[in-house]
This record gives sequence, structure tokens and C-alpha cells, in this order.
Amino acid sequence: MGLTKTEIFNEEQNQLAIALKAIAHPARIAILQQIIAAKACICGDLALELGLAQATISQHLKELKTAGIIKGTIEGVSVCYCINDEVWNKLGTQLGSFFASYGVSAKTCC
Amino acid sequence: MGLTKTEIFNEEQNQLAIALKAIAHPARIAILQQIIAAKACICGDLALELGLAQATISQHLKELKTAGIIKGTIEGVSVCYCINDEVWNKLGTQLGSFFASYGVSAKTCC
DNA sequence: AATATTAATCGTAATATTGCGATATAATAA
DNA sequence: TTATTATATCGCAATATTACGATTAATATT
Repeated sequence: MGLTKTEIFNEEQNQLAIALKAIAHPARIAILQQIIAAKACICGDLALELGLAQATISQHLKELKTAGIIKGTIEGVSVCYCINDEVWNKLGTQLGSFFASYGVSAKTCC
Repeated sequence: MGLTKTEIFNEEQNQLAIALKAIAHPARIAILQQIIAAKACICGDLALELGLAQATISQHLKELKTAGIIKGTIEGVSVCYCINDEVWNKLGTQLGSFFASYGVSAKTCC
């Protein structure tokens, strides 16, 4: 085996899992923090800032881009990456309600 | 290669990545939703509710437990799983500030 | 045009995850 | 004690991820 059975889960579950998986890596969290902190695209500087090879950063950026979390716009020779507002806010809201869906007050066991 | 370079990232980045990775699977999201919806431990019923083998569910529960997100208490022959309040709330807060750290108003590019 | 710069992609090796049958462990029930 | 029930663990095969050097593609500079 070794293949996630996506067909037995609903859209929400699969999509949330994909989005979280895209963020669930220290390098990608670091990349997002850099992009946010710079309040701008940091382009290829990321490879220097974090201590990873250019190919590795490019791969991580691709994953974030595929998940829709960031978007890149060509700027001369380099590419400017930044947060995709819509996706970011939607995911934030979705996670917010997921975490809020557990109300401690109503605990009935453990 | 193939080994995440955790040593080049900080504690916050590594821990958040581990927590998100634990949640970033449709089966584990479904498990958490079930536990939350039942507002109680659902124990082995999970294997029946979701369409996965008992061994598979047990493995997913172990991952969630290892990440500290849920905790299990023995209840006779079965085990009662439920949300770990502290960890859950802390993670929710952490994610909340992470997503809030990106203020759309200050956008300067893209 | 020739050269430099930047980013994407390819290929590869190492490691991790996913899912499940089979088996082991532990607690209750007969 | 001997079932019965519930969960955990082992072992395995399939697949996915991570990282990087090397190469390619595209734009800029000279």
C-alpha cells in the first residue's frame, strides 16, 4: 500500500490536509515568515537567508505555490514571491473555526 | 540526502511544523472532528466510522498522541481518546498569531 | 552577440509515510 | 482458567518527501 485513501474523506478534510501539509515543514514556515516580515517578495535571497541550497528552496516555493498559499510574479531576472491574500485569509479562518469547534466547557470525558 | 535539516531552524519553526504535520492528513482531521463532535472519546468506533483498518487508525491515533494533540485513557478493555486542551488551545493561538502576522494593509508588492 | 544572473527542472540517494494483514498484549467476561 | 474483546505493534510493500548537484531556460548586462 502506501497511498492515502482520499476518496473516503470529504472535500473539506482533503483540502485542509493539503494546505496544512504545505505549511508543515520548518523550511516552509521560515520562508513564509521571511515573506511576511519583509512585507514584500524576497525572491532568491531566501536561499541565502535560510541555509539551504537554491534548488531546495525553489522546490519548497513550488509546493507553497501549488497549494496556492503564495504566488510569484516575474520581476526581471528574478521572481517576487508573496502571500496569496485570499487563500491565506481563508485558511486562517478555516483553521480558526476548526480550533474553535472544540469547546472545553462541554467536555464529557477523560 | 532526504533528511530535514532541523538544526538550521529555530524551536518555534520546528515545533509548529511537527504539530501541523500531525494534523495534516485527512484521516487525522476526520479523527479529530469525530472526537470533537462526540465531545467524548470514541475509542475503537473510529475504525468503523471512517473506512480504515483498525491498525491504520491505531497508527494515526499514535501520531496525534505523540504530537500531544490528543490523549488516551484506558477505560476497561478500550481506550478513550480526547483532545488535549492545553496543547490544542496553545496551537490554536499560535496559528492564530501566525496567520494574523500577515497584515494585508501593509502590502508593498505583487 | 557574448556573458552573467536568477530561477526552474532533472536525476538521484536517503529517509519518511501510508495502509494493512498478522500477531501480540491487556483487560473483561463466562 | 478460558474465551472474548479492544488496542497496539511488527513487518512489509507502495508511495511520498527531502535535499542537492548539475543542467536548462529566461532575462539582463556588457
